Order: sequence, then structure tokens, then C-alpha cells
Amino acid sequence: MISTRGRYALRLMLDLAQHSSDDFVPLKDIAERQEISKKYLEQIIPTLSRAGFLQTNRGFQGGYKLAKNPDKYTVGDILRETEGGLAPVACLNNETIQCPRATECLTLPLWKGLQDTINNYLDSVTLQDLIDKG
Amino acid sequence: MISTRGRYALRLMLDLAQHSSDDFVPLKDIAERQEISKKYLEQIIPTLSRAGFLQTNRGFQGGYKLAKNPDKYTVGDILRETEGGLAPVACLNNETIQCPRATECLTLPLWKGLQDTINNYLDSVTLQDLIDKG
DNA sequence: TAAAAACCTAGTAAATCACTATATAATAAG
DNA sequence: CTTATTATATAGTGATTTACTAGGTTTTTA
Repeated sequence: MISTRGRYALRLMLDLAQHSSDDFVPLKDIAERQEISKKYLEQIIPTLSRAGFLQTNRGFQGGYKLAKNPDKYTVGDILRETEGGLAPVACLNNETIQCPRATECLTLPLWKGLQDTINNYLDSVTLQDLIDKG
Repeated sequence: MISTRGRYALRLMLDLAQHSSDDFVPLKDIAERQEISKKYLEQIIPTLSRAGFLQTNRGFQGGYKLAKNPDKYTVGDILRETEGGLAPVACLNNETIQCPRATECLTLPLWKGLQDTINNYLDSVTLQDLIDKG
């Protein structure tokens, strides 16, 4: 299940897509508009920054803006970064140890198929798509 | 993410599909074959029973068998029961309170689409399919 | 120099997960 | 009728994760 972390990250990116003109948007404004704790967003945003999704400026009149146009970000991109992958089962997490039953496992192909299905769907939607449909 | 609960339930159902002749299969055998704690399976199996997925017999030479043929169960059926739904986000859980932002929410249609995608995929695969492909 | 912003690190209450433990009830074989 | 074998019911538990909060440091511009 997608946690608040990923959902908030997506809303933050959408907010930036809708509200960034040429100047930087401070997190305070995003937090207020989206009714999300600013302190919590502060924890999420470094992940988006490190992924190269954002331009940032510190200090007075600093803030964030998107590094690319909204149609260049898929929802899958954003969620994979902030959720740490989109594996539907632990067996498919690269970090976890490979299951010894893998070769004989009747369900592993199912999970792989589910993972592909999820990724394909989420990569078929961009930030711009969400704005246009809303 | 699908937890062990749902994954074990699926493996249990697959085991029954493969090993039940006309007599009942005791949980002990399933636990041994699948290398899953019998005590844990005991906790999972009432959900499958209550859903009408199983025939059960208590006492000596008792155990479980499938109530229907393996091609009558979709993976979606089994996971929705044991996982308590397959909502990819909390907002779509019937149990949770309706989000006040729902009407204006740009992301809600996305989550609904994801939920449909997941359900369609998992309902397209039956126990029999998994056995045939393996 | 002061205010406003990003950035960094640690802590925490509540919930969830993946079990284990113990006891009771039903059933069939002998 | 007894005994072994099975399911069923309920409670407990350690570890982990989630969704935050708290408090501080650094950078930048007016």
C-alpha cells in the first residue's frame, strides 16, 4: 500500500507544477495549501531533491521549483523514489535476501506480473495528466 | 504491499488444489510441505473458511479440502479476503473516514485507476492457471 | 544584522506484523 | 469408552514501521 510519504510527495510535486511561476515556492506555502505538516514535508523533500526532481534555493525568498516540465515526471518515477520501490511483495525487493523457494515457487511469476502491471500503469500517468484531468 | 498473510493463504490454497484427492488434508501436512508455521496458518485459515472457500472436518483424519474446483478461485478472491481488501491507498478503504478533500483531490482518480488495474490483473488469474504454468 | 528559508538529526506514540502459547471442542478408530 | 488426532478460539509478544514532532544549524537576501 502506498503510504502518506509517497502520496504527500506526489501532492507536493503537483502543487509545484501548479504554483511555480519563475520564482521559488517555499515549503511553508505548499504545506498550508495542501494541509500537510511542514515538518513532515521537510523529511520527504530531500528524497525528491536527491533524485534531481527539484531546483532549490536556500535563504530569504528561497524555496523549490520543478527541474523539468510537469509532463516529464511520471507518477511511477515519484513513487518509486519516495516509497523506496513499488514491489508488491517482499520477495521482489532487491534488498531482501533471495527466497530459496524461488525456483519452484508457483506464485513468484504472479507477483512479477503484478509488479509489471502496477509499474506500467503508474508510468502511463504524468503530473501534467493529473492536472489536465482535474 | 501484500503481506505474508495473503501470500501464505494463496500457497495454502494452491497446496490444497494440488494435494487433495477425495480425503481431507490436515494443516500439519500443508505446513510441512510449504515450510510455514502451522500455528500461523491456523490463524489465517478461518478467514478462508468463513468465505466459503473450504470444506473442513474436525477430529481424526480431518482436515481441509477446496469447496470448488481450482479454476473457480481467482487470486483476487483469495487476497481480498485475507488481506482485508486490496486498496492501494488508505483513502480508498471503506473503513476509513471519507477524506474532506475528495471532491477537489487531483490524485483520487489516479488511485482508483490503480485499484482497478490491480483488481483486474489479480482476477484474471485462477489457482488452476498458477498450477498449469508452474 | 535580522529575518526567512532550507537542511540535519534525533526522538516518539501508536499501529501493524509475524508469529507463539494455551486451552477447548469435535471426531474417528480401536 | 477411551485415546489420539484434528480443528477452533483467544490472548500475548517482540520487532518493525509509520507518521509524525522537536530542536537545532546553515545559507541567503533585504
